[in-house]
Amino acid sequence: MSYSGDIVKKLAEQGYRMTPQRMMIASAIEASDGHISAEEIYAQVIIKYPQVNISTVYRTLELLKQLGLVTDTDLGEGRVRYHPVGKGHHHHLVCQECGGITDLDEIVLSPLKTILLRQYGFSADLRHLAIFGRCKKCSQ
Amino acid sequence: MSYSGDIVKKLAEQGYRMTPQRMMIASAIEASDGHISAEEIYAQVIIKYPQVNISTVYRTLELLKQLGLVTDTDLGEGRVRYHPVGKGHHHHLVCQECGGITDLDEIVLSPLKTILLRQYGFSADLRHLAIFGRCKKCSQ
DNA sequence: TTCGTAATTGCAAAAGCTTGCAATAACCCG
DNA sequence: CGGGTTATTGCAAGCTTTTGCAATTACGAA
Repeated sequence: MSYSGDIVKKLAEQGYRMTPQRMMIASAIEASDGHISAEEIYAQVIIKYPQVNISTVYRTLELLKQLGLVTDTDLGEGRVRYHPVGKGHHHHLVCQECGGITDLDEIVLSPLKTILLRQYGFSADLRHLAIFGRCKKCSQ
Repeated sequence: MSYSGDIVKKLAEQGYRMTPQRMMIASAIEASDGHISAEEIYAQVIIKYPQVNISTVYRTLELLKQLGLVTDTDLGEGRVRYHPVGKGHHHHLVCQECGGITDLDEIVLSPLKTILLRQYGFSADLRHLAIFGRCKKCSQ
């Protein structure tokens, strides 16, 4: 995987300080399946670096989000999940009846993105959306 | 406004018990400008009914949401805002740079709704969305 | 290598929201 | 109108996330 280490590299490029906490948080995100929670990152980092604090995890995630290196999505579980941008974009259809999640290709939302840009001059961040509703099975 | 009292009426129709708490919470929502937070509802109700509890407010909002009587939207303020469905649907473009909010007509999202239904059989709840991004002014 | 500055962290408290459980009260029935 | 059933509420604790502040530490300059 060529994206591994990308987050650390880009942080350094932008002049941010490379602390062990940041490096371990970044690699936890990059090593994940792409939908990792703050608590899961924390649990993983604390094994090798016990003095890390959960608020550092949240602050690092906020930073990475603002730099466009990760996206965050609330899938309705009561906690937010994070995804490294380097692993590609997609969306989720979340069924409020059965809780089932269907993945959705990025393409489906590009017409909307275009309309918002043309009609409102608004550059929408549509990189990792959760759309709630009712799935096929539960609609019957 | 003919919608006033609609929430209470529909709750009664569906066989839910009409407690003073529910009635006051419902009328606070209906009397609002359409974007009221749980804490604001609570503050309003407690004036006339001091023994009400904030968790009752949240539970009532959850109920109204499930019955399709209110929609909830996270405008990125760190708290959720509620909107009575009877007051009409719309969406919001939220600028992450300046915090500015532009309203968006419901129509703009109906092509997406149609595609999701046709292509995935997914009945999306697109009644009160917040779309984040960068507004015209902040994009320059 | 040492030092100074400013970014970053840890800690503790707080904000927003949810939940289990026992007490309360709305509503149906006689 | 009175009584029983069960939905609803209040309370307190807990979960996720944010924030202020003082202590720490990364990094450039000397």
